[in-house]
Amino acid sequence: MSSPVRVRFAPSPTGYLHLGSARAALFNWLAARHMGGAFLLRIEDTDLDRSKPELIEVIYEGLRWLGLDWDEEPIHQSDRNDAHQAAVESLLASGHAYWSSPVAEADRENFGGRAYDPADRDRDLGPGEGRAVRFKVPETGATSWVDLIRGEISVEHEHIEDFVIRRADGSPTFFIANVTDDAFMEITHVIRGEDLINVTPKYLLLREALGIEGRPEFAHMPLIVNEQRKKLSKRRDDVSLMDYRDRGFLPEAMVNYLSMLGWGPSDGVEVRLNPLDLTDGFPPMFRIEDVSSSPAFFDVKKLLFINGEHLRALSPKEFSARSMPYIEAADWFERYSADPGAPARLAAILPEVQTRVETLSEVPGYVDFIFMEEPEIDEKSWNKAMVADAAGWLDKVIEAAAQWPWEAAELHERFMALAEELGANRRKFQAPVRVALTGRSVGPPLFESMVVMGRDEVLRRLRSARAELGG
RNA sequence: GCCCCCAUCGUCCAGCGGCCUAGGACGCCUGCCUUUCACGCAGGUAACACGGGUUCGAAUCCCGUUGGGGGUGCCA
Repeated sequence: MSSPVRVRFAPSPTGYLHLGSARAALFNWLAARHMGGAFLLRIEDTDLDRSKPELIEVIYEGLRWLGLDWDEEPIHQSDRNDAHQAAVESLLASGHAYWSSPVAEADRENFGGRAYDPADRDRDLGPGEGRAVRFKVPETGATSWVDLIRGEISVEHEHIEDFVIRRADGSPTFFIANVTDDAFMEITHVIRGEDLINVTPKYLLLREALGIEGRPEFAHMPLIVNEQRKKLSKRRDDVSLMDYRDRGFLPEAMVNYLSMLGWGPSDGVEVRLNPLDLTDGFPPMFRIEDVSSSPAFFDVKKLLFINGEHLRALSPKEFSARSMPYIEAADWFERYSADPGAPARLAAILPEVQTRVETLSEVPGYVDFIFMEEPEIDEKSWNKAMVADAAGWLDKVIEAAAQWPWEAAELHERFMALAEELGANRRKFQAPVRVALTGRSVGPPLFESMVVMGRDEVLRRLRSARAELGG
């Protein structure tokens, strides 16, 4: 018989949710849901300075944004101090740990470069100024385990130092807290980053010394790396999950993409509108054993593609709703909100921008000309569009447009007929009008834009541009 | 230095001894569509790091080399 599957995500509150942590959370969640187990949270807030409630809230916010729901009440490691201390005491009592005096930097060479004196093992020092408790690592033998992702991994004990389990200030270290809490939470699968592979032997040694029955399964996920193939770093890379939200990425696209770093759906269908769906999403096929063992490059280009796919799949209403926060952040939003007709105009043009953006933050830039008093003229576009014939063309368009029925298909037809009549190239003919109205050479379809702006405004801008050309 | 991990197109994922003249996706390039830009559609480009084994047969197994990464804290 096997015990019910229980996995955990154990972040420490650092003030933001790291992309790598987010992926660790996601893979734990997927594994739990795939196996029908529980996905638990443990906040590793032993570092007192960082255990502020608002910093912990940041973690919950990130998980909620992604849609990763957790089971049971999260455990706060800071509440578990008594248990950690008891574990240290028990190791001390059983002879598995000992008090160790610090070795000054200058003296380390006398102890094989170590920051401690192995002879302390037999000194039976007891508590004292500056003394920490270290675990007595066996001198011979090796510890090994069969990693779900990597197969057998083995480390000789002679290569493991006597690590600290209780600092001189009395606080327990990560090692002892981690082992004690995993046992307490009855964790069956430890799924974490590859950077923690080398602490696993210590974990196992501690667990055994504490007399905890059995051991969990381990799965060490490959790291997410940058272009230089290095672990994502706070300094050089965009590692804050929520920054991606601010940059206009959808959470479902984020989840979709993150799932494919180190893993791929067995049916080959990469774009999943509901990646977390228990029946249509990734959970049914997510086997932790299938996760790749080599590092994966975080490729924003592919993320953009995935995000674009998700954006285009949204209903117009949904796309509009999701765009609003970005519209509200635009510097012309004041003008927008002062205009009662603005929402309707935005709604009319939004479907045209939906196929043109890859992130929501690009939306305002596509529709700004409609809501600004004057379009922001891009000089390059202007120079390219305002060819020799431009002034004459604009005169004709201004004259004709005053009579045209104000509907996109009609405008299209009349406009092209006019181009034909003047013997102008279709592409070149629309350019001056586009630049006059929008300020740029690229943007939403011209005629739809004209309808949204209204005839008066269109004529006003055309005349203004025409005047600018002089002659 | 020492320990551990990794190694298929530029990138992500397939491949788990014969189905591989290596497949899909992103990117890039070309064409079609077209009022711009996109979307869409149709093509193209591009990889088993190297050397030894094992085997009738290896991208797939083993060993080594090289290269990359992670860890070496009284951080987690």
